[in-house]
Amino acid sequence: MLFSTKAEYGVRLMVELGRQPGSAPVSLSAVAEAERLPLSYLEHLVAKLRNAELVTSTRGAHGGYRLAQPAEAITLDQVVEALEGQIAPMECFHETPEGKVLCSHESDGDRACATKLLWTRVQGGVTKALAGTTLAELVEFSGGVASGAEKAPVGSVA
Amino acid sequence: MLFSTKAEYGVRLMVELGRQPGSAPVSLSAVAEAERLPLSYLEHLVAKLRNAELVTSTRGAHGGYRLAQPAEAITLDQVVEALEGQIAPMECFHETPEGKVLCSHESDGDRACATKLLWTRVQGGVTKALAGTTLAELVEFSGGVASGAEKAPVGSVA
DNA sequence: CGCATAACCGACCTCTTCAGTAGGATTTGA
DNA sequence: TCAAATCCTACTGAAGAGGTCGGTTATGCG
Repeated sequence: MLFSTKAEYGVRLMVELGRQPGSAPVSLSAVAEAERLPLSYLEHLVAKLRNAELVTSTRGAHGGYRLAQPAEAITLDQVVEALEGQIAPMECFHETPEGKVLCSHESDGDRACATKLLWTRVQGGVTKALAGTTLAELVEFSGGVASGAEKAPVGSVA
Repeated sequence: MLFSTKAEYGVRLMVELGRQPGSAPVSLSAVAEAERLPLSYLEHLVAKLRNAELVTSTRGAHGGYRLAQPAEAITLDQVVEALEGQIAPMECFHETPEGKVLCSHESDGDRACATKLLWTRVQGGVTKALAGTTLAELVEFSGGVASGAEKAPVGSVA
């Protein structure tokens, strides 16, 4: 498996926030119920998203979470990276701020690191897929923004 | 990390086999020494490659491993899949023999699985990168086939 | 005020996988 | 017959996945 459920759950959480029509914050428990995910686990995930400044929170009663930016401006590489950590195909594979690729084995032998070419291509493929997808697309794909006027948003208590 | 060292080591092993000029089998200990990898761990990995019919083995003294096909005919998706198991971005993500994508959550709610679009794209990116790379390319990248007449192939005992 | 509702935080727990080791059995060429 | 090799199974220590639990702080509302 390339990614763990951290990415899965976290992305679903973001989509759920993106589905909200108004600007009212959504409580985590509402998201947990809508997506049938464990609340206390979501707390850990949303903390990562908050640290990455992808969501903002308001505490207290009627508090909750909101997207920090419009869904159109959020690309999924930001989201997945916040949840899973730096996305590299392999342990030895690091990217410097300038975009240069480093490989720990680089100087460990007489010739070039045989796998570098491969992992560079894989890295490119994944990054392109993630960076080329916006949260808005996923919201749309999952049924679009909730109209906000039908029965009630996700959080309607049973 | 997308892949573990199983893929890393296994690919290097394959490259090492691909670097051999003749058709003589290469012993694992020679590969282990050349790549500075633990022999007993390589044994596990090469077993997977053998099961996938990517390498053939000859037992006994002066035995070893050979590529089952020319390096040009081996694509890296075969190799990585043999080592890491089926390549899917997410646990819930399965591909049927006919190439149809299944998602375990598909019927778990009222609307389409929000993340399916994303993981499909990621899957595509990775598969394309892996299937579009041949072992021969990596061999070439890593310095090409050992001339077979210079000092001695990888296995020269110190 | 006081309470319910929320975000926040850290410790803990169980299970699986990773990465590697160990020990042996079997096959084969010299 | 010996050494070199593949082959096979079992084990282990460390780390991460996927949660759970208990408690603290902040806040709107009656």
